[in-house]
Amino acid sequence: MSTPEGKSTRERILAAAAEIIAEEGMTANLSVRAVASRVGISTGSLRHHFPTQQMLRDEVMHRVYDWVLAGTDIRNSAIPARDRLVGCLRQVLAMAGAGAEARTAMNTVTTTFIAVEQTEQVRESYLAMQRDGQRRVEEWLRVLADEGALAETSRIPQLARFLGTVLDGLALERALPGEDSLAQLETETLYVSVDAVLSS
Amino acid sequence: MSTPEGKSTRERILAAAAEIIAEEGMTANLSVRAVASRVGISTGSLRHHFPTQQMLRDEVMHRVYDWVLAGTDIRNSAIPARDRLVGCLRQVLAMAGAGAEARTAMNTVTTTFIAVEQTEQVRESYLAMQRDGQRRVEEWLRVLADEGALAETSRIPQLARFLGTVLDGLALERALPGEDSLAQLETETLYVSVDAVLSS
DNA sequence: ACCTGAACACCGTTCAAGT
DNA sequence: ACCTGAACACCGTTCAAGT
Repeated sequence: MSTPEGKSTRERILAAAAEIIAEEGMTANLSVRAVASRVGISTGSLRHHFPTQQMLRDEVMHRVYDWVLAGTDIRNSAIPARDRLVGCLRQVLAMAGAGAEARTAMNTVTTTFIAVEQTEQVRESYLAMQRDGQRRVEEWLRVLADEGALAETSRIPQLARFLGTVLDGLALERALPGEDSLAQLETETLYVSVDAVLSS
Repeated sequence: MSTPEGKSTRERILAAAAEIIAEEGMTANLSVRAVASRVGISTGSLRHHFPTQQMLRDEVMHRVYDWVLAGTDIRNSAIPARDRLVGCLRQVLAMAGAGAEARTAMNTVTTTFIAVEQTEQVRESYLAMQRDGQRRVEEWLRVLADEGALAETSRIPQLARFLGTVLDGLALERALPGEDSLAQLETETLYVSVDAVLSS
């Protein structure tokens, strides 16, 4: 894949896309021509490495998530399935921060995706992130399904979405003024959610 | 606004957009040319009534939500308990608005409670709202418990909080850029949540 | 005020042609 | 296999011109 001189074209494309995001923010315009011209290749060449623009955006967002999210131990069978899943969800939630940090994070979300003109590129950059998060939760559920801890594999997409919504709600509540025992209430809600998924 | 012969052009545009959605589903195209040609007007005329395509889409979605939403009574035993609870939760969710309205609402929440100094007064005024919502959900659960649709009455506070978190998540997701089939995904998540509560 | 339709500046994708 | 660049079929928006 890689040439002696350096990165493969594929990697240079991803690097250029990451550059654009770094410069213009998460809502950056990752159009074929913008990325291709930055790499110094043609649109056709970009299409050769990423058959659709969606595939490029998804791959970029996947790496951003990988970079932010540390490895989660969903496969550690020494721990009960429900505790493992709660632990993984908690790691996602950790990105929301706590206290003032949580408020800053939610403010960023608002100013980036909500309090702006809802252009196609704002929408697409958010959806790429959203899909990546969804896919990650789905992977966790599939691991647990393989173990037999989760029966209805056909409902995995819906269940993952449900868990994603719970995480969105908890992240918002971390930013809002809260009761003092927030951590405990969070834990209870996470277990109610996870039990709902595992017993479905 | 309306001509003697029938609907105003503005209404005919909205009707045409609704027609396209009815035919092609929530993922319908709703492009300027698609809507304009169905109405039988020019793109310029459409632009005159809806300065941006976003404004058209927001208005269409607002009407779709209004149409989907119906009043539900928690004590109406003609309807299954789970459907009644979902209906009530949906009414709460209706306050979050849809489209641009949902974004404005979430923006207000952010500027009022998150992006401000966390004084005792800010905290108290939010918690008053929060407790009110929580109490309302708890009352619904108590009604269902009296019917025998919910067994563990001692967990009602936790379960109500869980449902509140789901609603917070759904409200946030309404403000964030969303998939086209948001209404359906919302319904699925609400039923997963309600079933988790009623079978606990 | 309401409407027309051409024009503009984008977009993603396809494809014959090169190396 | 990798790359080029023109071409195609879209998109939303603007605007001089009509009624």
